[in-house]
Amino acid sequence: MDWTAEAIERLKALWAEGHSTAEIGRRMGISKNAVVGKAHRLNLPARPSPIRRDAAPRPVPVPRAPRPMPAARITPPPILRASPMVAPAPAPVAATPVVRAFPVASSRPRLGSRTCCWPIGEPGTSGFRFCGGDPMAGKPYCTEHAALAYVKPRDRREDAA
DNA sequence: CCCTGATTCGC
DNA sequence: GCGAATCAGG
Repeated sequence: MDWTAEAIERLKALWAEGHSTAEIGRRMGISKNAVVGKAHRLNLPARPSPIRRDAAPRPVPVPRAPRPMPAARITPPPILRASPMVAPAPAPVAATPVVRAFPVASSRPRLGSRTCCWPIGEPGTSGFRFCGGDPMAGKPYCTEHAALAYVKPRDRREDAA
């Protein structure tokens, strides 16, 4: 780029009009880098930069804010009414002896949505979801998860101490 | 992946 | 001095 006085004037004018560097570049047939480089060298008033290369260089920006966690943990995995204190493998949370079937009120599978409501992953984390598989007739869970959810009292008696 | 502007650095 | 490359945030 031949930075003639005219070219510089034009740059200043466009810059003053508030065009983006890329736009100025387009209008002048040069790259935005040329524009921003020249503008910088001319000490034209800097635009609000999207980035921050200095100021507040916080090495540990978030020293672990104790996160407030939604009042109640989600979804204690389900327990059959007739099986006192047998918690299914994943995420045993509430130890209430008798838990009504699915406390899963709040998320994706809406109440009528006929998909398996078995929770997968850690509640509150991005990966958290529900199984979503085909539920067994009359059950909120698919066959695999129903097997985990409903523990037969007989079986329990045998392997429970 | 698109945009933004700033800085770096070989030319 | 120049500007592509690179960075870094939205």
